[in-house]
Amino acid sequence: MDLLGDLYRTHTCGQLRPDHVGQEVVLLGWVHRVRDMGAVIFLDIRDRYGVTQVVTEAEPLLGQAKKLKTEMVVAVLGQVAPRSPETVNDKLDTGQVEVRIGELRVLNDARRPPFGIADESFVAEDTRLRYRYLDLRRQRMQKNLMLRHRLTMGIRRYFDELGFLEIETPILTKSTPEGARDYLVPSRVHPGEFFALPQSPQIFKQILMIGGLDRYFQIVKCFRDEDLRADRQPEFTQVDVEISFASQALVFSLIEPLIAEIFTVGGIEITTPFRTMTYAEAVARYGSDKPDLRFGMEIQDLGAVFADTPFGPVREALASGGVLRGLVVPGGAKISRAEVDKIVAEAIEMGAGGLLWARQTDKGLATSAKAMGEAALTRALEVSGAGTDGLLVMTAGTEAQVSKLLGALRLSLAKRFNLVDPTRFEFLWVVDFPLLDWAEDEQRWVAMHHPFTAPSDADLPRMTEAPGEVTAKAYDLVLNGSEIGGGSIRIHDPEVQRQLFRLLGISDEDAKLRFGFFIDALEYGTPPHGGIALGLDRIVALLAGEPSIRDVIAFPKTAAAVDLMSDAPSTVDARQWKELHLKPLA
RNA sequence: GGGGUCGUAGCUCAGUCGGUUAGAGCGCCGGCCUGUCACGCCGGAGGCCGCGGGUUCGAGCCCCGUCGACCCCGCCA
Repeated sequence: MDLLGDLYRTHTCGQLRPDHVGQEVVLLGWVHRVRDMGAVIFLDIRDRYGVTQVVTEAEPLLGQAKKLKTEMVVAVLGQVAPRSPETVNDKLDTGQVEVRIGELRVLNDARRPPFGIADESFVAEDTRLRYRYLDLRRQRMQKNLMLRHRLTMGIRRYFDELGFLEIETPILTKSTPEGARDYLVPSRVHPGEFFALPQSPQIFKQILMIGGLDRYFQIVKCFRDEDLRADRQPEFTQVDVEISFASQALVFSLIEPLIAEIFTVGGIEITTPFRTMTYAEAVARYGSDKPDLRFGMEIQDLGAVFADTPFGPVREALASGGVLRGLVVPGGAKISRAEVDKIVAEAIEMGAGGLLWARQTDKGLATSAKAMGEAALTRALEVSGAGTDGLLVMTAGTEAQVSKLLGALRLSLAKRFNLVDPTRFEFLWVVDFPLLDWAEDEQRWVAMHHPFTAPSDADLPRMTEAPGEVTAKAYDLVLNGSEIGGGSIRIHDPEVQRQLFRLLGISDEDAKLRFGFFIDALEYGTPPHGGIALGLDRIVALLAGEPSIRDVIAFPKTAAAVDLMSDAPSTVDARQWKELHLKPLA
């Protein structure tokens, strides 16, 4: 092994061009590939900037080069030479030149990697995560992390130019039992007391507004101890924003150009302003509060068509205040009967009582529900736009059940029949969320967004007598069926805040204990304010074309919330337990 | 907590109806090769078939349990 000494690279492995021909250069990097031809040997040297071919045919360099293995770390000193036209490699940025080795230093040996770095073929994710340091060398992860960097730089530049301040908020903070489960950190100094890691810097950013900081943003880690998904990690990054004297329209007008800029950096041109849809409309038409607008298949209410249907299950559902709704699978008139049965089976698996269907065939109307009457079904096919081409599927039940089911079915059918155009980026503001949601298990109201969200001005007077009907000044930013941001105009009137806590079943006394400092702060001249938080990981993943945010996070956790590389979480020794005044239950 | 998919060589996978010696490609090791660039050619090594139990004359294959990865539901103010 050789010493690096004072050697520094003169160029990166992605830098050399015909202009450099004749120069003496130093490249430092990893052995990417070795092509040993006997009396001549080619090495590809790699760093994060690219790959450069180096070559030698003279002893003793030839002998030294033959001992190199992939992923060893080397220094190559040599002269840049042109390649003859027939040996130019168009696939490499540096492919018009090569370096003729003058001196070769081996800076470090490398064990054989468990998977190839040079070949980008599929490797199981657990293997990638266990050897993340090797996975990070691969082009896919390097590309994703470089994109992520460019986006965060763009975000900081954007906010800076508009006078926003990036201000850090505490990671060790106070547990506020509303919302997601907290990650807790026991206090050594205060036996039996705990810090919580922030689910978001919500209260702090509002206090920054009270503190007169006016325009705040932060690219910040948030922590939620809930189960994971492809787009959910226990620690994730938000672009957190708060603005004083803000209306919803103002927030939108500041965020839309930001999103446009982010996407430009990501290589996608988008148009603003974005569409807007109320929560109620989104749920009715798409069965979701984050509809994917890259395809149609809207949910349609067909209750009127079957108002006096003799078919029992539907008649009963309608009579008891329920609905009959359906959607049309385009081209579904031509799919096989077996395929139709699969759709029905899938709907039932999703929890539908049943799925009715109808379509026109060469032999006339075909349906799973003859009892609903040929005339009515034919009309339903017309009204729904199924015509002779589509397959109409329908289900009855309570509005909530039916929306949810058809929303899920819509997504799965679109996927199954390849109706989603992956090149489209369909943004949508979902607005007018309900302020509150009835938690059946707890038998109380819970905040749909969070307990600091302002009710709409019009509904404010009805907050106590009809809490379930009050809409909030809350909004989500949706892209292609994914929630990439959410925010609200906040309550700035301490009396309204107290009123809301009461509605949530939090007594004045309790509120004082949990949020007392915050309510106090509200009393001292709080400017009206509002903001938003964007899911950075999700945005990067969408732009990178990655199905999971794990692929845009350097060190993510598995679905079981474990870090396979470091093996966290882990046990700690008895002394640590004791210092923290903790004892195992078992 | 529930449902689903997967687990075979270092990696990615195949393995028929349960049948006797478990395969391929890549990688790895050895040899040859003066213009390769996914170099090529010749040869070779490499297996707790995730783990535990069961059924069977016989299990990679069937059954039960368990562990792990992934996807979904619940959960995620």
